[in-house]
Amino acid sequence: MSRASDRAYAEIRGLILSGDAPPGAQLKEEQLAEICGVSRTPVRDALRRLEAELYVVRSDSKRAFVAEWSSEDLSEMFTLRGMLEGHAAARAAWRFTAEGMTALRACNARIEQAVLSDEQDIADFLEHNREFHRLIVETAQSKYLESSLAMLVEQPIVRRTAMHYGPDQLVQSVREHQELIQAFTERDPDWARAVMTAHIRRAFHAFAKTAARVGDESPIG
Amino acid sequence: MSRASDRAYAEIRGLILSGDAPPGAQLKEEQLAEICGVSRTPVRDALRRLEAELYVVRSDSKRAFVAEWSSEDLSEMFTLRGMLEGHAAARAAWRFTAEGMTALRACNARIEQAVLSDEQDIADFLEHNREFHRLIVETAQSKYLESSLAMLVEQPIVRRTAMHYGPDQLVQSVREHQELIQAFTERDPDWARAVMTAHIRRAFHAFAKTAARVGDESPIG
DNA sequence: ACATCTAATATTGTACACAAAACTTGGCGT
DNA sequence: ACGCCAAGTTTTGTGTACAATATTAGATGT
Repeated sequence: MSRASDRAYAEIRGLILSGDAPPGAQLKEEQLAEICGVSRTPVRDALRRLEAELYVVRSDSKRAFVAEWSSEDLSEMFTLRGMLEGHAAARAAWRFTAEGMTALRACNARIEQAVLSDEQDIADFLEHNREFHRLIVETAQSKYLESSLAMLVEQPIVRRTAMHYGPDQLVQSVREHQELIQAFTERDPDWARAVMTAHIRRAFHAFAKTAARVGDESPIG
Repeated sequence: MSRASDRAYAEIRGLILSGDAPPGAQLKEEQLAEICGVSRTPVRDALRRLEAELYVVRSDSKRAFVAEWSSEDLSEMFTLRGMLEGHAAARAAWRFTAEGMTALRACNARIEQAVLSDEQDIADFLEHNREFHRLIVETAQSKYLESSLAMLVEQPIVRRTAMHYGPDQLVQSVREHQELIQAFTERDPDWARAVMTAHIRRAFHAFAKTAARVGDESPIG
């Protein structure tokens, strides 16, 4: 998409992620157009993209709403992500080049740095964590996998999971990434799959626990 | 979508499935608009939908082309479908109601009828086979699963697979469906998953073999 | 008071015209 | 001859006006 459409996409996505447009809220094209400073046309494009990524759902007829998730939805989302990313890790085990491995190690080093710093730089953690997983999926070289995962990993809920991580959870993430790197080095697809699946399931339980503790965030995040 | 947008979608999809728009062909909005008898606006909507369903890919910048698949793509597509539909079957095992099971049995009876008739009614087989699988995914009650599978099962390649089926393959399909029904009746998720995964992998190998035999269809279908 | 139908309003869908960007072609210089 | 830049052409992106459809509110009858 070009400028206007991208702006609209980023803006609306921002509204959803920030909570300004809470789950269940109706998204009116005209209103969004005004907010984004563009016409309805690029807004419609943006809404379609967000719909494909499951940020937005459409009612019985064509009205757009911010998606809402039940706790079962969340559980299922993490299960699918575990399955698919596990598969990606298995495929990647035989496909990583020396350069790819170097990039992966560098990425995890950045994550470790963010985690070990006194400030616990969550934004930096998120950014490089995202890149770490992206590298693996990219190496798996499967466009279907890539498309399927795209709609699962970019959910607001995933971002908020890390927010709820305690320092120990962050450190554990780094350790699991290290084990993944080992599995890739040994070119062991089964090992890689198992570690990745466990990595994501741990993230799920960490989230489920903290969400329950926080309370009101359990149904939607 | 409303009428014009739906017409455009159906029309363009038809062009792709029929081969009138062969893999790699460029899809120009204006030209499609003329063919469909609508303006460019609904055509653009239709192209976005087809893009989400992987019928259409976009070049480095925004030009739309009919997707083409390598044999690795096909293999990977069937693997993912096996994984995801296996998961769907496992979930469905504990969720089927008596009514759902009745519908499933009726559906397979129709498939059997189509297969056993002298004419070997492929169109009827396809329609009810599709319905059979849809019933299971629906019963799995996971919108993510549903979305992910949507982009895999509606591919042209899947339709052509059945075209290449021999009579024995069709009968085998019915038998595997019957075993699935047994697994659901016993509420055995592991069994259901295994049978479904095998069912889809067999379909893959049947396709790979016939495609290789036909020859020119191997890269794309 | 309640349901139901109808008119008013709000929201989305479509067409068309123009703008921006990408691709192509032809000419120029080296 | 070859590569490169520029004008022309094609293709896609955006804005706007209008049409169609869905939702709401109000009136009317029972």
